[in-house]
Amino acid sequence: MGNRRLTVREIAKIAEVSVATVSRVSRGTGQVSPEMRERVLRVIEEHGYQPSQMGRALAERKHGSVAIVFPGLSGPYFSELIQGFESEVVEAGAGVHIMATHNRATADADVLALASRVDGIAVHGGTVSTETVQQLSATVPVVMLAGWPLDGIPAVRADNSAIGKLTRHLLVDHGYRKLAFVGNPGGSPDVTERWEAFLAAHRDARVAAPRNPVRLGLQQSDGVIAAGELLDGRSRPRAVVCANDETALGVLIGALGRGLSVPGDVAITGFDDVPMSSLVQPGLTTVRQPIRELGATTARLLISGVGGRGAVMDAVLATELVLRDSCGCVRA
Amino acid sequence: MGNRRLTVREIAKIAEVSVATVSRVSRGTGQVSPEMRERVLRVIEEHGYQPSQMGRALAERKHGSVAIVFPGLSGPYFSELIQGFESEVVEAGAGVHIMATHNRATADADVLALASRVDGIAVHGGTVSTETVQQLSATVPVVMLAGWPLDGIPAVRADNSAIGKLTRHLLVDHGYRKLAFVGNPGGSPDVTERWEAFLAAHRDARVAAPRNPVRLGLQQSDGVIAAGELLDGRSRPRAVVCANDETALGVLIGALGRGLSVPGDVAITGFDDVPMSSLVQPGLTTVRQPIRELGATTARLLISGVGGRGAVMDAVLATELVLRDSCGCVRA
DNA sequence: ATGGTCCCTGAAAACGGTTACTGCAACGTT
DNA sequence: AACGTTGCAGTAACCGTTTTCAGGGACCAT
Repeated sequence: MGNRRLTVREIAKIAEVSVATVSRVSRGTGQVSPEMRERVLRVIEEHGYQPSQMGRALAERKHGSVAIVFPGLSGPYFSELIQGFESEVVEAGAGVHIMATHNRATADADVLALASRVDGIAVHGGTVSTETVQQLSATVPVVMLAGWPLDGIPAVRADNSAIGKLTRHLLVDHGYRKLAFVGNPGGSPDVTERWEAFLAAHRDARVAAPRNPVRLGLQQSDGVIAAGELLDGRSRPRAVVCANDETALGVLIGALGRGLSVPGDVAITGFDDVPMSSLVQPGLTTVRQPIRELGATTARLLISGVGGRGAVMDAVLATELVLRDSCGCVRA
Repeated sequence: MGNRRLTVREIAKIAEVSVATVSRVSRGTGQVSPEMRERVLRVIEEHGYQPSQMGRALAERKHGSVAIVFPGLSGPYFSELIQGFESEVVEAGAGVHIMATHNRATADADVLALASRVDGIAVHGGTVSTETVQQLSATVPVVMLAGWPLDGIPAVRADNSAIGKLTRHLLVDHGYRKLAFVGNPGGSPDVTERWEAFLAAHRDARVAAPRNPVRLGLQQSDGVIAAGELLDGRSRPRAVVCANDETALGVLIGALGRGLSVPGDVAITGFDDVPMSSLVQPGLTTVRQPIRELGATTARLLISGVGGRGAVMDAVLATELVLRDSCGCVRA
């Protein structure tokens, strides 16, 4: 394993041609006579020659790969997002770099260092500071994924306002009065917007909104914790609006585990419409966002080159309210 | 955005030193006098200079990143696996390339092409053909992840034999006679070994095993389909052994949705012990494998260099039987 | 003073590709 | 027959680093 790979010059020597010809044949550019092409192709085939990406990168002054930065791989949302991104990038013949920031102290520095490895970086909202993103974009094209566009930095995101429609549905159509919100608005742009849409819907319906959200993360386990905080006391909310499906499913498990009826005792809603949401009993009312498309669109933007004249600077993808049983609606 | 980055030579010119000195300072090697170091450091700081990875890669003859190849990002297993891999690689200061093969026709060729981009590749079992892996290892270090070691190619995997213990538990301790197996043994080495351990346990207990497994994929939706195939007919099995937790959870949902009692009417078991398995009602009996560790171990092997004298050639990680309610055991 | 170490620094040669430029046939035109 | 095209192949420069090697001071011991 790990035999030294042959170089253009060696292939050229073997085929008794110049390196220029080998290069032309291997990348299919320029004029090469049929017999030359044939000869070189045979040698390439025979020795399994593949041009080294590092030499090529240097000559072409591009790495041939792009990166995606996200908080961590927990749950179906990020899986789907990255799938969408990855597929699109591989399709375009480029490489995919990933980096999860978790809550590493060195996250910002690590992301900055990434800039010297790739041709473009997609940064998921809520992973690194705005200053870092600005700094980053000084050396490499950047796209904000599920975040707000910045000066010269385009964004790809979903329309979070649908959670306003959802809240309105709970308040007006179902007549619920006491709602709770699970999610940390400071954690990411998405959650900020969802919390604000939740508040706005309360104002529109002239119903008092909760003073504070239940500030927790976006994982299922956070939902289970939220259930503990919300459902045990006497002042249980009539409906729990969760920032995403994962937490909603956690709350659902917590509610059912306490012997509560959903939606009879408490209604629960989510955001994303992950596969599990249509499988659980009762089906989860949620907002569908095109997660895969978010990733794919981001990839396309990054690859086609950011910031050209007339380039997309803010792609807001449509979302859709999905009514199932958990809000109190009965399926047809 | 995208300002041209400065090169060593430019930095050298500005700081009025040679490129060699800049390089020595920026990477902290060799002897440099304090005042020189100070001067260069200031210029580097001032202009935000970062050595280009492509120049560096060429000079050092290593890309500084490794890749992981897997079928797709569906479900918690792959998320966890990749997290483990990614964390370890980033820790070591290298970059992480990913590639999902899905069932692309070009998968083998794509993986082969990866070899010119990275210093090492972890290939998940069941993604590309053995010949491709062999070919790959001729040019770049390879580690099989959740697969069998090949000549000169080390493997990192979990001990699948625990599913034999599990099967024995169902046959002997619970006395179930009619078992079914959900999973496609041809799909991946892991499933092959689990099916074989399942069969071996039947032989040991002198109980007739099912002739065929229910050949389906490893996603939750496959479990839901399996439930349809297994639970509707008259000859319903007493217990369903699934190749992983995802499908087990799908079967569980299908069973509960049909009004069947689990484990009363049908027992269900999985493999992996994903977080969800301890949250569902009833809790899922399964085999715990250290998924994150698998990824991390693979990364370490890849980074420390494959195939040196005395290097690990086959790391089999321990697994553990986790008895919960879904097999018929009552929790203490 | 002389020679020998030690430190530092810089010039230049890699590393593996791509490509602008040059040169040379062969061919067609007047 | 002289000349301009055209098509194809090769030479060499370049991409941005790292690193070997050599040279030049400063210092010390004789």
